[in-house]
Amino acid sequence: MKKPHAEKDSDEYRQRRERNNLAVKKSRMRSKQKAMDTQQRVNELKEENERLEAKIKLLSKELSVLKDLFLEHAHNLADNVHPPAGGDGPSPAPNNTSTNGQ
Amino acid sequence: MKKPHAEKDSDEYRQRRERNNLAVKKSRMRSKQKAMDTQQRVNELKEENERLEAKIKLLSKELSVLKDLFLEHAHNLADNVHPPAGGDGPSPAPNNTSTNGQ
DNA sequence: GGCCATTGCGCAATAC
DNA sequence: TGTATTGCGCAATGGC
Repeated sequence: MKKPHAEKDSDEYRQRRERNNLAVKKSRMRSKQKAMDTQQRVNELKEENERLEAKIKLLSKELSVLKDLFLEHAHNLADNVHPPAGGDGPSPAPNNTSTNGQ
Repeated sequence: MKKPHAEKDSDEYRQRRERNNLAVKKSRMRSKQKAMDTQQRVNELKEENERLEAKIKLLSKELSVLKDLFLEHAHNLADNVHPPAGGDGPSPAPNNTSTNGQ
């Protein structure tokens, strides 16, 4: 069995309704705000992501350049090639150790 | 001037209300679903981000190791140190070019 | 027991 | 003219 709480036209009823209406508005505003924040977060993360991807690309490139230099040098040593300081001829290295790309 | 559309108790009115109620439900379900998707997207992006950060850390480390090797070698050349193949003495390089940490 | 918060639901206005 | 979206109020329920 229920207690109708209060008559529909009672002062107390109206006050309760009024307060609840406010609470509802407040709650829904928060909810909406949260949704927007989440969307915003997605955008931020996407940007951050692109930034990181770019950095990785850059680092990978640098790394592959250095590795190639190393390989070339190693081959020179193996072939006992010692270009004197100042030498500039592009060493005809017949190497072909595939450029690591991972 | 407005056309009251239909009497509150007309059949047509009820049908319109009914259909609108359905539309409302549908719309709100979509909206809720979208919110959940967005939240999910945030989680995915966060994971992706961590993955990328880790990769950057790794690449950076590799890069700094290679760079250090290069610098050491460059100094050996400058000091005219040519450890013959098989030589093992750790060259007493007085170098100190700070390890690039960008 | 009381109070605010959250949620499902229907109504009406209005955007599309 | 019909559906979609949105603000709003009501009532039930959750949670402290």
